[in-house]
Amino acid sequence: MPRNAEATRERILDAAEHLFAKRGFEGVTVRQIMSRAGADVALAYYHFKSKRDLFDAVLLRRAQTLNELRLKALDEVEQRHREDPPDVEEIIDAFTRPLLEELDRHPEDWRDYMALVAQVNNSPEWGGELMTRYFDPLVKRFLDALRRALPDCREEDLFWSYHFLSGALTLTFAETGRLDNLSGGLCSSADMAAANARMPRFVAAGFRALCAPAAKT
Amino acid sequence: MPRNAEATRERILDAAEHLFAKRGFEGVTVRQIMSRAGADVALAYYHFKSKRDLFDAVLLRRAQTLNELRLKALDEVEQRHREDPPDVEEIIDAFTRPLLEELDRHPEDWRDYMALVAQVNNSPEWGGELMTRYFDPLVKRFLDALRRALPDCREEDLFWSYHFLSGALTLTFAETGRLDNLSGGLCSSADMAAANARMPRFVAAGFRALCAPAAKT
DNA sequence: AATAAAGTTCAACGAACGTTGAATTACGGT
DNA sequence: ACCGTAATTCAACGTTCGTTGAACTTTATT
Repeated sequence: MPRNAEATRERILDAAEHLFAKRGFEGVTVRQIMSRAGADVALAYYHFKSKRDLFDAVLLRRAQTLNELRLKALDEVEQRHREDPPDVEEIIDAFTRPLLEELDRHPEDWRDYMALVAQVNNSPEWGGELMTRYFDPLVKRFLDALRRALPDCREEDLFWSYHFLSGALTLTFAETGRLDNLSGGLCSSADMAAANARMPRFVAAGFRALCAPAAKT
Repeated sequence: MPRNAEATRERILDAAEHLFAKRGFEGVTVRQIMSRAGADVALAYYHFKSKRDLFDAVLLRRAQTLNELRLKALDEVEQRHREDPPDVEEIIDAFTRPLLEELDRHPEDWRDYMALVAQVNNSPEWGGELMTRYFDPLVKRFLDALRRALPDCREEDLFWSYHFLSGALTLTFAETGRLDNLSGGLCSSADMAAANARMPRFVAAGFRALCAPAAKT
């Protein structure tokens, strides 16, 4: 029944995204994915060549959308500051807010994907290669902007600051519930509005402390 | 040959630690672990009851050592400030330095374990439960100290600040090589001395910006 | 030297794994 | 109405998975 084709592909990607996010690449079987997608096992290999290629397709599908959102936010910040150097916190905000707001407004669409990114970013095996492939061009644009906002910054400090930002951001995506346990229910790992309200200020302060140590302001 | 017993247990734990850290719980087979340990497959089930129990044993083995190191560092900070409130950066330093210094000095002993913690912390499935089990008592001691250093801090801000710290720290443990790619070789994910020199200042600035917004100093 | 227990080896179980080739169904172009 | 092709189903392949029971070997105790 070639009726659906594209719809089937999407259903497979949705199911794979959900399961990969929860249990990782090796923790999920193709049969589980196709059972959740309501399709025959062989269809996974017809639409995607292999389990690994399906995994890559899941990662790729939403990456571009996210990068476009963040690039647009950065452009707006840079337009607002045509001549004067933009504020560090505004740049960080453009990096994190599109993700956290999208996640806050459409959790059912984005929660699984974000959690998957969190796992990939912290995987010794795949973190280096996959994050580089899908997000590095965008990250380099943000680093350029941050260099202008922090002109006296040493390069190593800038990269390490971004590294800390990346860790804080992706752990937020994981939504493990640990914050709920630790705070006795006062805070929730899934509360993206709360994260959004705090992350830029926290991270921007870190950048300033590390990247503008002696000179300036 | 019951000659070894305890030595065999350790060899199994070492092999499991290495493989779990690289490929996660489901990405590793018991046969691979025992092959690396140079022992029969059945021995895994004799010394540990199941694959899952072996995984827990790997996590547990080094957790207490780490927690003792960090608790000692915190005690020293608190002894140094008997009456006056201790500095935020000193407390953060006591939280991160023991780990990063141990990793810097004995990488072969700790690298795999730390990378495993990074993966667990970012696992939606296990992160909440396992990190709570192995590290929460220690974390609560540090939060108490931070409360004294930041008396006007709102509780939610304190918990979220710790969350950001946790993400930054564990991504550092993952050593994915992404920082190497991003910086064109200028920085290395494995350079724990570099991370150690920057993390406390970055994180302490974040805590201060988020937890002491209007009042004080 | 005999015995019990601890440690280790061997062989195998059923189940589930990723993947594939061939058959079957439904649709678009003519 | 027909046909080529895209989409889907079916059944199965060889392999490997986690796990186990029974046999064998070494050590500690007497």
